[in-house]
Amino acid sequence: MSEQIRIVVAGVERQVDAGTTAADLFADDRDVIAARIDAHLVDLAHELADGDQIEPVAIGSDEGRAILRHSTAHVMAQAVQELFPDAKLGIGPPVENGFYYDFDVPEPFHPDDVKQIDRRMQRIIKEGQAFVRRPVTDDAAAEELADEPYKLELIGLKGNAAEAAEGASAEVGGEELTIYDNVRRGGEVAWKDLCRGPHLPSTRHIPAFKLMRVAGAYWRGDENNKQLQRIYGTAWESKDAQKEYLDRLAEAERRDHRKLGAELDLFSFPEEIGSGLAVFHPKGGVVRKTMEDYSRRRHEEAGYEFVFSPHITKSALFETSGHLEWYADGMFPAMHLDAEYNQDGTVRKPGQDYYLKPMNCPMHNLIYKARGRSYRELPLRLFEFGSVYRYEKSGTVHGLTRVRGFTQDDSHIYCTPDQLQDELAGLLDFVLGLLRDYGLTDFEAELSTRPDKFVGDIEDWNTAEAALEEALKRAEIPYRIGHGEGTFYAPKIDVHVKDAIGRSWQLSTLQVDFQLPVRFDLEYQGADGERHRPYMIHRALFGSIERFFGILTEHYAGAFPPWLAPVQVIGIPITDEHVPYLEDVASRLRSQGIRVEVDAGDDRMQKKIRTAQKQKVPYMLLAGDEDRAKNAVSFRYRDGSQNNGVPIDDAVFEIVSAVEQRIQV
RNA sequence: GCCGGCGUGGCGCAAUUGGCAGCGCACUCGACUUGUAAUCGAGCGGUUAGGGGUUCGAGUCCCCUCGCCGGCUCCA
Repeated sequence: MSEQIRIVVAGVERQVDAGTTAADLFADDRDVIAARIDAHLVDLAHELADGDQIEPVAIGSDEGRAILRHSTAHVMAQAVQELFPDAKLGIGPPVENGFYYDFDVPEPFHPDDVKQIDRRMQRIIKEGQAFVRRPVTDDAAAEELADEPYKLELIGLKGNAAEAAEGASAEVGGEELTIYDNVRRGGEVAWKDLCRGPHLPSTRHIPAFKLMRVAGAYWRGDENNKQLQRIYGTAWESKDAQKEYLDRLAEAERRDHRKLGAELDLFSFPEEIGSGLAVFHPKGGVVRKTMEDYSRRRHEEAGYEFVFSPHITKSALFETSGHLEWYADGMFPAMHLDAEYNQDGTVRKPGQDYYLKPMNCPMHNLIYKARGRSYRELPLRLFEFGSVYRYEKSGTVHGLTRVRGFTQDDSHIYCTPDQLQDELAGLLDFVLGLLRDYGLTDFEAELSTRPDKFVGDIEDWNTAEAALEEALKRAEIPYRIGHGEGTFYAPKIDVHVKDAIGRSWQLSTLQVDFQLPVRFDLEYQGADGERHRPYMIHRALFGSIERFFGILTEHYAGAFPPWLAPVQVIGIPITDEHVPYLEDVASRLRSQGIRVEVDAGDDRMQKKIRTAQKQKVPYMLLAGDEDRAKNAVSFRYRDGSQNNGVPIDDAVFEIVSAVEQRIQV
């Protein structure tokens, strides 16, 4: 009789033969591809020990998917090295929705190479190669991997995997070094890689994968290092799950604001103007103006005072603020004006440097400083739609979400230390309320606290961080704390918003700044007659109007709620004869402030409906003889549903109230 | 900024090994007058992103610039 061990399987105590593997336990469930023993994930081939607590890991679970994706990355790397023997391995971790592997290759991959790699992967998967774990000593690993310089570097960094590179823990993160051999049916080792594991039992267990794209990526994420070639892929527990993911990507593409911007004639980026500089067309202009008007109204109600400042300033202002010291790289270069030179080239008059402003706060500080301030005036809330210019690196501009010229809904609030707490809480409340009015309702906040390298008084930091956290508690939204993630001069709250298809966007920011009030020597006179330094809160709600516009466009997939829609109502006559009737309806709507058009063109009615549908107009009002006889119109909504023979009064009421209440239809 | 892929009427695309730049939509004009997603006909529109080169001949091959796309790095 063989020796027995006691183990707990999924909470049930069992007695099994020594030498039993996890695979033996879960043999009848093909979904199980690994096991968890205590907190550790192990291969199914792992031999169990007395006292182990074992849980199965299903391929469709988060952990299972990560294992699947990591194993698929190995298969890809094997395919690459078979096809490109000179390729050296970087790292190949699982990531959200997929995996990647980095390679150092003499020639970068061409998209066509990817197809070839894909085919080779199919072959490896069909072969059913087993992933076999093999512990090695550092020295043995170094010898085996002598041809893999990047792996050697990682071995040298073992134990500091986190510092080695994001993703590197997948290679060397374990307590001991291990190599995984890919073993063919006949026992021949087809390929091997330094890896912590665990892995699928065999390549056969990869149900669905797809290589997505190739890209350059710096070794260990440092732009001073060599750039490797990264191939991204995705892998899923089933063909259906993969299809669902690919459909999701297609849906995101369909909503892409850059595409919708052209289709709906909202905005464009004329080459003649320059990269990252947008123009808003009339349709986009209406949407933007409506967004801004509503924001202005709400700011007025909330006690903000409106200010205006120029787009350009002498350099001294940004020397005072410190921006030239810290962020000169991100600013458009100086315009050197008014210099005069003698014939021999020597300077007669030195001139001045002017800069486009990358931020509004210095200007607002000058407004604050324009005269002495009393504590009675505080909190002083200055608001401006301020246009700023930042020289974003050429590779980073992206549609409306990352541009070089944009307008911030920027506000700076000056308050006494006593007022800080209430001001922050009220502010957060205001911000979230306004975002909800634009149709965004799913929030998560992040509180970023003092970094290692900071300026100012530690007491101030503590006060501000506590006040920010208290504001979050009062707002009752979920938040997490980013320890040490604040900027060097201020702790902050960032509000992240989830859009209609679940993507998270960082929008609003609240910062408590102790640095600028000092740099600008801001003061107010207190009730005690003494001079005091105010706190300063930076706050942007949309962040950038352009970016917010892009996000809203994607959130609504271009089908803006009626209050924001560029054209809210379009009249479609059954025949030409009904145009005057619809014009009358239209002027009634127009008198109520509704943006309405009548399509009097010589297209057929069906064509006009198609056109309006593609333009995502919320309300189509059709009218023919039947409607006219009843003093009515017929609705067609964006979803294709209809409501026929509605009396004009009722129709006007329906539309006007939807706009007033800012509801989506 | 870095790596790779691209750039053909307003938009979406086609053009064999280098050999007459085409199609659909949009737009204009005309005919038609129809009850819920494309009526028919005619017409206008391109120095193939810009510049240079190779060639008898370049949308196609080479170089530079600009721009776009996907990543990386960055994002006060």
